[in-house]
Amino acid sequence: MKEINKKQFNLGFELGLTVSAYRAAGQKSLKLNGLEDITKEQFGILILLTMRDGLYQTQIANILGKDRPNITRMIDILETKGYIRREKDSSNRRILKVFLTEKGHEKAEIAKPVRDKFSEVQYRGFSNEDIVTLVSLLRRVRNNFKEEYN
Amino acid sequence: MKEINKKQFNLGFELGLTVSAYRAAGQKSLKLNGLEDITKEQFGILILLTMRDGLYQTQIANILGKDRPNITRMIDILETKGYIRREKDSSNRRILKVFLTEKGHEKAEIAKPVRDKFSEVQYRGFSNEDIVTLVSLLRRVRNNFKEEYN
DNA sequence: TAATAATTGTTATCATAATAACAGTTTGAG
DNA sequence: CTCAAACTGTTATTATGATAACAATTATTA
Repeated sequence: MKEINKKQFNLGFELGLTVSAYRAAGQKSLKLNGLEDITKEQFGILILLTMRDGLYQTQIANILGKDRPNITRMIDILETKGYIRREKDSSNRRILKVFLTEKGHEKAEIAKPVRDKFSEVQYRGFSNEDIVTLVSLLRRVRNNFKEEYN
Repeated sequence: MKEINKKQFNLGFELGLTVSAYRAAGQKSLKLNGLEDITKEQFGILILLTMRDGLYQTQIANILGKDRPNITRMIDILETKGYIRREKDSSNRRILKVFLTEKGHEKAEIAKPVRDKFSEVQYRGFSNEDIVTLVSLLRRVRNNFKEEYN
């Protein structure tokens, strides 16, 4: 392959379509299982808490790769719906620890097999090498941006 | 490579970080060149129109991979700022054709080298094969979703 | 031809993404 | 110790992403 037409490999376009498809598929898989009262992103928080209950908000933000204002907002929604609760940390009054309620635990357990199915679908037909290649190429792109634009 | 830890290759997480980095780098590159009065997405419309002026809104939406309500909104902003104008199509009264104004042409021409530099940075260090591999892996993911979730 | 369906752009609504700014709290340098 | 810096969560604001619904128009089909 000597030459390629760069316009057919517009990364922004491809990333945009892929993220859209990813979100749409995630939301669809929730809907197929009667879980559409909260979003895919909100489920990310619930499922994280099943593994590490009591994280505080900044930790959740860092682990999920989101920023604090967004986490505040999503946790507001989850708290209003009764899936999580905030609890003050006695040793550091800035911190609010986040815990699943009983209802939240139940919800997350229902969601787990749906997420596992989804994870299986996305990489269907991929070898381990394909997966590693895809992720490492994405990381290289990020690294290029980081080096050029801070 | 026999086994990989799937958690280290969470595609949603990687895509999210990459899209964030992509947008941040795009916005930063605009800012470095004094072009921060409109966004990266809005520039996508201006630059598209330099190649195919007079497209109507649904065409723009399809070409850029966005939906019509978003295009309506972005074009509202661009029109308010004087970069584009809408013109009724005489042969089909549903259609609004979109044209660059003189100011819009000037803006897009200033933006083009910035975009070219940006395009170069994202794939820095990539062979043609790397680029084709990345894009085709993303397409395979989308195809998996399409086949499983419609 | 008349009724129905599809297309185009729009509005409304809700959620996410991102940034700036703020109060309260804790940390740390001098 | 004191005061400036950093951290934590929040609020506000702007833009994008996505869906549903609508009026006006055009295309289709019975």
